[in-house]
Amino acid sequence: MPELPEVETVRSQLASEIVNKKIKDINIRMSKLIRSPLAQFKRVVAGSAVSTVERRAKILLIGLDSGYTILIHLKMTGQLVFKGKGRIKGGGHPIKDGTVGLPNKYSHIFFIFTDGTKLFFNDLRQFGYMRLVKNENLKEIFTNAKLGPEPLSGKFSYKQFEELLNNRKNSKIKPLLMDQTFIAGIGNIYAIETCFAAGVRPTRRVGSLTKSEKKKIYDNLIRILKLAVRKQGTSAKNFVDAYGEPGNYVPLLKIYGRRGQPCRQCRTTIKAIHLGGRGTTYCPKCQK
DNA sequence: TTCAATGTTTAGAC
DNA sequence: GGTCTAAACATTGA
Repeated sequence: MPELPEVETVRSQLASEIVNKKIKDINIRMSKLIRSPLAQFKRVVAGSAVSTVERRAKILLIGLDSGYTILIHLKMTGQLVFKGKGRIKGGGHPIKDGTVGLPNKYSHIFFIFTDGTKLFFNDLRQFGYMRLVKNENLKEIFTNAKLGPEPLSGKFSYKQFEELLNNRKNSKIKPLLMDQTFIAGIGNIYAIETCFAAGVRPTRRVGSLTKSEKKKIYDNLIRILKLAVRKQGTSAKNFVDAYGEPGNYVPLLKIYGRRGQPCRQCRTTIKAIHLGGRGTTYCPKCQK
């Protein structure tokens, strides 16, 4: 899926397009992706207007003027694509030709606004979901999810990071970075890139990290996430975003997906391992 | 052709 | 509860 920078990109693009638009109708072609009572979902959503578009972790929050919020998770392959009058905007996961001919075979749900514009929810692997929550219950939902701090909130200090690390000394650093209850929003790509930038092997136990290494992990994590947001996210493989262009962070990837290729820093062949069930690449020379 | 891979999360095992 | 595995699913590349 889109990780934090990709979801944040979708959020800001959508915010500029759909806030204050009224939803005339909603077309649900695959109801299993709606994780709320279907009748209620349709009844509340149709006729509501969008008041906010926000994000928590990798979850998009579309606030409605009816006192409800739609939670949307894109998981591995979800997309949200806005189709305005003549222009397409939005984003999410790369699907070849995903923006050609909407709705397409992956457009499982879509919203139709009163001005005739549309918002498509496409998902090749069908892992994503939408859920309708009363605003007064939102807090409880997030409390139960035990989501960690937002790394780009501005309140997430090195001191806090170090304290969190001290509670998980036995964890391997890379799977820990991806643990949403530890820090919210980091996925496979940015965890891998952060470890490389910090010069730390993904398999290192937190307890073995020096203070200098912890600081490098923190600094690079924040730096990379901010840069990726500015570049409107990463799209591996043959991604086309909703504008039909590849994600701008792709050329900046240093190690993700480069198994067997020479390290950009030292030319050593990049290794690949399985860690926590996820493909993980690292440079055996640059990362200690 | 077959197998392993893919940006995520969760339930269930120990 | 920390930590690990497998599963939800469709497609692609080796």
